Amino acid sequence: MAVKTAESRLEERWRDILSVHARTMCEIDRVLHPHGLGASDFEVLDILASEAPGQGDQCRVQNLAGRVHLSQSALSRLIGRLEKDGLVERSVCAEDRRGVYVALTGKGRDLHTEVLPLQREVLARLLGGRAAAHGSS
Amino acid sequence: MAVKTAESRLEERWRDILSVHARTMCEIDRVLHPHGLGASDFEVLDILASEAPGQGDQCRVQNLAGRVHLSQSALSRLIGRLEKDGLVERSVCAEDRRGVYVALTGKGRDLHTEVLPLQREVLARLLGGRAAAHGSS
DNA sequence: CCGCATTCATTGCACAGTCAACCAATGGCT
DNA sequence: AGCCATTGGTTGACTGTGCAATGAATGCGG
Repeated sequence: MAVKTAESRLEERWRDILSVHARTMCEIDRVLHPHGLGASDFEVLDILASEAPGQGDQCRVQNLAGRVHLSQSALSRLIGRLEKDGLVERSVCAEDRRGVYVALTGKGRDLHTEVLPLQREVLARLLGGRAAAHGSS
Repeated sequence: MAVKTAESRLEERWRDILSVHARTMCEIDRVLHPHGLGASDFEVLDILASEAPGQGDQCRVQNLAGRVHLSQSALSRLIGRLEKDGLVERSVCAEDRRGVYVALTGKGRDLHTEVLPLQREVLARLLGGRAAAHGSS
């Protein structure tokens, strides 16, 4: 029966992850949406903002791809949208001319500063006390 | 500094959830794909299979909607696909004629039995020992 | 009994994401 | 130097999902 319990525990844990992930993701999306952002958009903005506090916060696309759980194509389109909204700027990398640097604009930085507390609040509210709710609901 | 730590811990925990979720989800998808299923498909099949071991494993759509983290529309389409593949069957609920019962077919049950160990194996492999991998890689 | 608000499920539309194909640039090899 | 395999990023076609609107059935209130 110990084996059975372990198996059940695993499944239970998976369901829990699924649940927490869905709830939190959805809530972040909901909070960020009025500002024209989705959860993935914020994640990229956040990485860009924290990666290089200075003005040279240039980051190669492949570097980003490693940090967010998105395919290169999704990331490319996402950056395209962000660029269209004037939040980031693309520039060719001089060293590797097939590489592309992505940098936050002032507007992008402002928006990030504005929405960061909102995201943090959601995290605190939904992930706050408990490490892994394993019982009901 | 305690405050700062708590905030960092929250964010770290969130990133961890994101990471584990993405990895596991992706792996389940990859393992199930050869059998023509996605992770969501399996989840519905799994609920249907475990919900009523007898032959009357009928389950209303709204009942399913509460257990999987999908919108009603997504669920409806998903059931549509499953039905098209002959894995489940829809039947109108006699009591509430606006409700729909969903039931596993023999084929659906067989497939579930076939792929269940695969999903379990992934869970064991990726969620296996550690509650929350917090270090490298 | 008839209308009206509510609930269950499905469908139209838009959007984000993946996979595969593609172009551009680089680096090694002959 | 010229060629070929490899890497970096973008684009096309397709799939899956959510929101909002719709159709159908129920139940309540006049």
